Amino acid sequence: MCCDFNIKEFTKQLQNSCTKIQIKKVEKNNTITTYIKNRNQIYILASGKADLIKYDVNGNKTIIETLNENDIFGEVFFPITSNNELFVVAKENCEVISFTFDDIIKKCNRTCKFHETLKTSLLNLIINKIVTQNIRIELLTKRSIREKLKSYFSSLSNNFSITTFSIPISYTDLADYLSIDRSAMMRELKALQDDNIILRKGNKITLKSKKS
Amino acid sequence: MCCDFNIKEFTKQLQNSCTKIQIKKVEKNNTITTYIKNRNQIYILASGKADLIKYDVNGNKTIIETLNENDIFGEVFFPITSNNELFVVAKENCEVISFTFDDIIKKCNRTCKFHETLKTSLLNLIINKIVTQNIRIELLTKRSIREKLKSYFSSLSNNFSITTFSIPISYTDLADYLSIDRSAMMRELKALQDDNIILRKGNKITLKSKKS
DNA sequence: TAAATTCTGTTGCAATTGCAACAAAAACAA
DNA sequence: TTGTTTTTGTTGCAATTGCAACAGAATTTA
Repeated sequence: MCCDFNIKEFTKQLQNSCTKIQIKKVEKNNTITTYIKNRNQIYILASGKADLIKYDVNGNKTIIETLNENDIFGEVFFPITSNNELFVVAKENCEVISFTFDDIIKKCNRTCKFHETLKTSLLNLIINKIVTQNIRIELLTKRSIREKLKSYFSSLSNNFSITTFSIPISYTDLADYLSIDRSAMMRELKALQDDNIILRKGNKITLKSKKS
Repeated sequence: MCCDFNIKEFTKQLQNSCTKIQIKKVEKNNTITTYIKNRNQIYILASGKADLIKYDVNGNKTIIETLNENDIFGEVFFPITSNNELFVVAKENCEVISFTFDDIIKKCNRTCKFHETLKTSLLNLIINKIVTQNIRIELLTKRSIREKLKSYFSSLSNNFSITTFSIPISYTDLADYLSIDRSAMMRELKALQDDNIILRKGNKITLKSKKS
């Protein structure tokens, strides 16, 4: 997928020249937004990292998505109900641009080039999101911790073309991402090493080649 | 999300008037397409039902997605590797329109209104896809069969506003969709009934109101 | 630099889940 | 209608997984 859209450059040029597209800076640990029904706001993370967090009726917290630069998020992507509240919280200082879905489909005025750029880029950004989601779904549908880990490692290794790599997130977060118990995951990591399938040093993993 | 795009009407008008957009009919049990790297083909199901199926290196089959009318699919949404092969198979007679991502971004010719319609509708269709995926991810991240079932029922009941409803797919397919063992699921369904949380008759479920 | 917090690593135990296997019911096809 | 295939329902058993609890390492904050 080719995408020559540079969100940082776009943001810099934009500043306040289009009233329909907002830019805001949010400091670490602050809330970027709360999802509100029918507002149809769309956000793009121009810089920083953030988490989309849910609290269910019992107050349990889940990280629904981890968001990085270029990631798109917002209410339009979620069925919002009264049973859950969705928040996006900055994990680092963030720069965020936002607009409503309806505004961006329409033209702002004849000279506003930002709308057109955004509309075309939006397709690319959204498609990337779907790809990311499909990878996650594939991992989640694996029936055992071992299979989940093997799939995850496989995707990190660009499907086995690289044999040694670092895990880009903490093991605590990885367990959340794969939706498994952390201690059970650590146990399985050791089992994978005992079975000579991987070699692990801290967050560095080496895949052992199989003789089939 | 409002979307006044009528895919059936669009398909009827289109016929063969735009060479960049193809229509084809596929009979039940036949393959609609095989995913091929770098082809970037996009498909929309105008009518019928289909499954996106994967065979892994060991020959195990998984249903990745179930596709219905208005659903969009194609290579752009998947990281295609040599480790797996993806097929879309018609479960009923289907009508499918297809085009490449690049073709649709560009204009075909000055009088071709289909490109513009499609480009705008595409955003809506894709956003709907993301919503569907997010629902699936939410279900899959639930840690127990009971929680998965409760979430699934909750989404079917429009978040508890309806208390009795039918399950639109077979229990066999539901187990696949939730990525759990079917017999374990049946066992848990009985447990939910024993605990007076649901009442089940065939594929009809009634949610019992909780006194909290 | 010290204190506090988060992350990693480990284990026993109990609960959940998957697997295998089978029979009955239902749906589909010839 | 009859035979075939798919789906539903059930159970015992074994394996996997989650939970709780803790200690040490690493990182962050004051």
